[in-house]
Amino acid sequence: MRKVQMVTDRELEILKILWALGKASVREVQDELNKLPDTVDNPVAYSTVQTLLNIMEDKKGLVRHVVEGRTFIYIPKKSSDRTIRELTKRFVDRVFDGAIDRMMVALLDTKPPSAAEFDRLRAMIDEAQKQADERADEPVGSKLEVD
Amino acid sequence: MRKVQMVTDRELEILKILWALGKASVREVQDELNKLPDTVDNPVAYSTVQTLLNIMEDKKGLVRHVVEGRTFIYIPKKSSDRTIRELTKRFVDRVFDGAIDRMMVALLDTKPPSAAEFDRLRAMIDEAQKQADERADEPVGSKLEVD
DNA sequence: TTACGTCAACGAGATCGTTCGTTTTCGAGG
DNA sequence: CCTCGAAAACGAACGATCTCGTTGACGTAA
Repeated sequence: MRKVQMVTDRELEILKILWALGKASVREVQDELNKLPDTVDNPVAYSTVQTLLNIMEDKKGLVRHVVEGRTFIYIPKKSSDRTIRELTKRFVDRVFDGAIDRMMVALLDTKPPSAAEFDRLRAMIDEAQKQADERADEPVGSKLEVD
Repeated sequence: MRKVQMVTDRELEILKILWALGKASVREVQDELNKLPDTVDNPVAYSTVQTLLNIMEDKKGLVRHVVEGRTFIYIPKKSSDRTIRELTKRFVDRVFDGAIDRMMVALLDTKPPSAAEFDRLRAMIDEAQKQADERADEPVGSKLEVD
């Protein structure tokens, strides 16, 4: 069987809306979707959104729903951070065979940052390293379980 | 009509082989493909590779072919660097709405780098900035064509 | 009670990605 | 010339993605 995409393009758009709103009905998702620049000329039908949300719930477990009155309210099951981290990992594996540094190079190549952005980048790296160090310090007696 | 993927998963695998070999026949691509860890249990048929290469040439312009004797030799039309840069841009746009710094954060989150890797990262950034500066210095009379 | 509007439920179709089997072509060796 | 083997050409299938139209249920207002 073919490889099933964890999150497809349309599904990601819907997830972004759910992350922004916290939760939403089919109608609300449809409205938000049709505000997007790509869809203003090409509105998406109600039943389309409905079908997508069904699939995202039943087949992929990306969302769940609660019933509120007579309408379904959909809620994302995974956080934006976690989902995006997983998507990023898949991409790095697929394109760069997991080599994060090569991905960095491509990223810096994509749009050369300004001087200020370079500084912010360095700050980000310092911060990431500081956190990595903290994580590496404490485990004196808890080193037994390595995840 | 549905959005057509610039480079699909299988096509990317094939492109990687062509980049590594420079050029290759259908048979060679098939052989290399079936050496991959994911395909050893699941070999790909000759005609499958043939169809893919056809599409990659006719519909997508990713490769071209020359005839050598009676066999087609396929050659990638775009460099690995350029293609990967385009793929990366698409991904950043799709997932991060173009925000490269957020992509960086996700990347650093994906697999916390070691101290040595942090250093290499900083060196990379320095290098990228130096090149950016050089590009910004010289353009006294050559600023007319920006490509 | 009847009509109306909204919602979930179905069924279905178009295109794409991926996969092959089969047929045709064609050059080399007997 | 005939056969054999390898390569290209062709047609076809299946699941996945994305898209709707239609139908039936249900609550509300007239």
